[in-house]
Amino acid sequence: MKKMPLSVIVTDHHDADTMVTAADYQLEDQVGFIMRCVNQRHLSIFSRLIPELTPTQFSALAKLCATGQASQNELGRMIAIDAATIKGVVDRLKHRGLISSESQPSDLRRLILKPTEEGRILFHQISAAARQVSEDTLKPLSEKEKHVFMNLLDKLR
Amino acid sequence: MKKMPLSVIVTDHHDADTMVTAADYQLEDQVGFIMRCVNQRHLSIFSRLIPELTPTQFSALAKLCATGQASQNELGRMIAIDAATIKGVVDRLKHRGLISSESQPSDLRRLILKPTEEGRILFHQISAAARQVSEDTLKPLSEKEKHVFMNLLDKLR
DNA sequence: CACAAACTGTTAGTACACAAACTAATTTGC
DNA sequence: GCAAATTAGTTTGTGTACTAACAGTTTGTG
Repeated sequence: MKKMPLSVIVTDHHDADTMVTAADYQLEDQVGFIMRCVNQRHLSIFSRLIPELTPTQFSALAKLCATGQASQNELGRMIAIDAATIKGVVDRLKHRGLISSESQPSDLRRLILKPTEEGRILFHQISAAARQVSEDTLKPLSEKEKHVFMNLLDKLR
Repeated sequence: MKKMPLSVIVTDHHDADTMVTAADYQLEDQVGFIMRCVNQRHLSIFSRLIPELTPTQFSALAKLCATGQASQNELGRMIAIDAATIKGVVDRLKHRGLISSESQPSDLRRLILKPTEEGRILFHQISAAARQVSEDTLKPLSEKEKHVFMNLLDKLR
């Protein structure tokens, strides 16, 4: 496995000194790839501790419980979810009776969303587990490392 | 907005000293939420610099170029992609003529995948841009911070 | 050797996630 | 005052991503 990969034959770099072949591209060292793996682990922790909702559904419900109400697109904007995507999320939460929607008389385009009593109760039952999800995800790090990591991660937002 | 949220009325914690209400749950401080946002930014950078392929497709092609060949499930395992998911990815790459597949006579269950010449050429054309994607994603960090971040991120895998 | 266990690939079902195109309602700019 | 631009929500299409269930193939063990 140490020999030059076949792929080198089709490289278009001809200056031997500056030549960079695809062999130098190590997939498992790339941010995007590792982030995908870390996210996989996070999702697995989430669904184990909170089987009732997906992370996206929980985000929507949590934000709606925090703000009291919001229009559909507004909610999507607050939790960084596309207008086309938030529709499905809202539909599923509505279908399960966790949120309600009614059109706003002063602006007929808008759907005002509110958590139902059932939605608020579920959110409160789950919120402790949600904190645990974050804690478990960061478990491999020391307290100091967690702080550093969250700080750097936030800069990449 | 400073008053106690309505949601407090349904909390099930009764000890005032240790009482933790849902108000303490700040969605935007959670690892999972920030990671989703960082990933959004990363995907946007990726699709701008590499419109030809999705990150997943590129991962598959890159790994196949690096190893020369692999069975379908094997490839999925190498890049942390589910057997059900890798099928679609492989189908799309095959449909575009970037990889080929043939069944392995010694084990009729297996499909041996190989990059086509076209696939190898595309990978080489793209690999520089792929390095740039990682660089751009980490741009908000200093060289030292990048190193620290990648190190911590790797621990969370 | 027989047969259970394990593995490979496939399918169906659910749920994001985003682009693009569209309708309807509202706001703006002249 | 009214056309143009903007906004809210919807629909369609593509592409992950995972679970569960399934059929064929291979293998390990009794």
